[in-house]
Parts: sequence; structure tokens; C-alpha cells
Amino acid sequence: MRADARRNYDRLLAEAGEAFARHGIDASLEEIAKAAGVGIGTLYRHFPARQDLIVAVLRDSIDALLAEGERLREEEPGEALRVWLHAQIAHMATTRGLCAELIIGLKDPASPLYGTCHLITASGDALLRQAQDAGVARPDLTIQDLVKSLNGIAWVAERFPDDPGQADRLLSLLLDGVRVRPALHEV
Amino acid sequence: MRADARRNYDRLLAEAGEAFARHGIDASLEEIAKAAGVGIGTLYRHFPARQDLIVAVLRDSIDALLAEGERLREEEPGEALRVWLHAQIAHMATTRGLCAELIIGLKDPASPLYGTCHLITASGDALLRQAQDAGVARPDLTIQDLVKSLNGIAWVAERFPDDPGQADRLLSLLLDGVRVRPALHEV
DNA sequence: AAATATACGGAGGACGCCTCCGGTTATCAA
DNA sequence: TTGATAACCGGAGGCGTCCTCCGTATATTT
Repeated sequence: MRADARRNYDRLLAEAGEAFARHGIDASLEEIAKAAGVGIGTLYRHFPARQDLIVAVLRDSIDALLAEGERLREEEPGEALRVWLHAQIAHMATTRGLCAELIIGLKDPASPLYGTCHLITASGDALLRQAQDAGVARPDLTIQDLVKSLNGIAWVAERFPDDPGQADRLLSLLLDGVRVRPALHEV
Repeated sequence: MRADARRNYDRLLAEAGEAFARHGIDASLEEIAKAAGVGIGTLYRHFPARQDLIVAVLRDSIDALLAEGERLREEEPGEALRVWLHAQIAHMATTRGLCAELIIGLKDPASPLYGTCHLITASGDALLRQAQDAGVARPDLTIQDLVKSLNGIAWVAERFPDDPGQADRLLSLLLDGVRVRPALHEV
């Protein structure tokens, strides 16, 4: 990689991080290029799709999340799952529109986010299974549905930025359910 | 209202219904105007904001939903709530992007959907309270959080059109919770 | 039939995405 | 040091969408 290319790549990454944080993940790519002092063509050469830019920006925080998932396997299963869920929600709350992008990455093998999303899912799957084996989580629940519910919660919370407790309340509801007495074999 | 205006209004409504059903609620307004054989200016005069068009298109189905809510007050509380939740989900699944629009209408008093959304919420509130009084729904749950969860589920399901059971599974999960034994006073 | 209130249409400015290619520059070999 | 060349850069331009504005046309009324 040529030195000038590297320089531009780094600048773009920095400005993209800034822009995503400020304007959400749909920030204007032309703005990002301009802020990086680079033509729009250069941005597209380095990051052919918006998702490529996203994965690059998020790499560090996602690595941290995966490490946390690893660590939690040593904890008490029920609590480990709860903490993991909170961590996921908190991460998605980091950037407006992120949950929408992640849910696309979850189902579209062509998305640059596909691999990452499935690593996260696998990380959660281990914790869910532990909880199920310990008898503290419904045995018929799949990690796919759990992750989707999580995305849904993050999506909702994103729309109520004035209510900081929103995501936690919805997550608690998901954990405990609407019904007072759960009826496992009713549905 | 002048006769030609009325004619154009009706045509726009019909074409909008068609377009929303086919392309989702973000369908191009210029396309709708063209399909109705009308200038874009005419569309904007009749429906200054996209939401005005949406409420007009949805009026009938929402009236039906409200009537159903009314009817359900006569049923057994727990079952009534469950049916109502399913009906809401089914309605949102009608049009791609609808749940996103509704959740905006829920919080923004300036939105043309505000009134409608709160009528629906009120309708659900009656059923939730009945269920709570009957001891079959968590007493600390608010209708606001319940409706938001519903929107989240609809949003997720919208992204998995190939999985028709998606919404129902997530709704069941919401009803019964992740945990096997709910811990009411734990959170 | 004339007057008037009402409604129509689409040009045009703004913005965002993405492609394409003529011009520039870093790098390496001689 | 000096070409040669492969790699890289920039932004104009085509496209689609939103929304506004105002000169023109037409329904309605007197």
C-alpha cells in the first residue's frame, strides 16, 4: 500500500468515526470525504460500500465485545447472559442506525458485516446454552431470536434518546416476560 | 372542495395505497403523483407531509383495529390482551416501514399520526389494565413500553419476510420471557 | 358571460449516492 | 539521479428524491 493511500485511509477512518458518532451511521459520505480532505472517489476506492467503512470503524469495539463474551463464560450462567445482553444493547446505542445495519449483516452473507455479526452471535450462543443447561433460560429459545429481539430493543431505544432507561426497561421486560406466570407449553 | 380537486384527491389516495403496499411506506411521492396522472405540486397541496397521506390511506384499517380493541374488552382479560397484541403486529406487517412511522407518531405531537397512535395506545391500555387486574400481566408494565416492544418486534419481522413465523415467535418470547422463573422484584 | 376564487403542473434548487476516467504522484530499477 | 510505470487521486456528472414556488388554467358563482 502506497504511503499516500495509507494516509488517506487513516484520515477517512478517523473522520468517519467522528461523523458516525455525530450524525449516525447514515452520515453523508461526501461530507466525510470532504472532512478528510479527500475526493469522494478516494473514499469509494478504499471503502467500496458503506458497510466496509462501518466494519473498519467498529473493529476495536467489536473485538472488545467478543473478548467480554469470552470472559463471561467463566461467570455464573444466568448473570453472564444478562450482562452480555446489556453489553450488546449498550454497544448498539453507541451509534444511531447501527442496529439496523447489524441486522442486515446478520442475514445477508454478501454484507461485509456478515462475519462479524455471526461471531457475536456465536459468542452469545455459548452463553445462552450455558444458561439453558443451568435451567435458567427457556430451553426452546434460539440465539437467533434472542439477538433479533435485542436489535428490536436497540432500535426502539434509539428513537427515545431522551429516556436513558428505555433500553433497560425493555430488556427487563424481555427477560421476565409480560405474563406473571409463564406458560411454557401454551403457545 | 372543487370537483376536480376531489377527483385528484381520490386518485392520489388510491395510488398511494397501491404504492405503499408494493414499495413500502417510503415509496416515491413523485411516482405516486405520476401514477395518479397529477403533478407533484398537486400531491403536496393535498398532503403537505407524507404522514398526511399515510393517515388517509390507513384510516379504514385503523378504525377496524380500534373497533376490535373495543370488542375485546368483553373477552377473558389474558386472552384478550394476547389477541390484541397479535392484531397490532399483523397490522404493522401490512406495510413495510409502517412501524417506524408509527413510533414517530407516538412521540411527536406535531405528527399527523400522533392522535391515531394515542387512540391505539389507549385501546391497548384498557386491555392491559384488565389483564393486570386479573393478575395475568405484570403490574409494573406500562402500555407505552408494551407498545414500543411491539414496534420493535414488527420492525425486526419486517426484515425477515422469508420467515412468516418470526413475529409470532418474538411475541411469544416477549409474553413468556427469557427466564424460566420470572423474578418480579429482582430488577 | 364575466368575475373570482380555487386548483393545477412542473421547473428548479438542494442533497445524496455512486461511477468513470484524465491527470498526478510515489516507488523502484537502472 | 533519473526515467518509467504502476498505483492512486479528484471531482464532474448522471441519477433519483424531496419540496417550494408561482404563472397558468379551470370550476363556480353572480
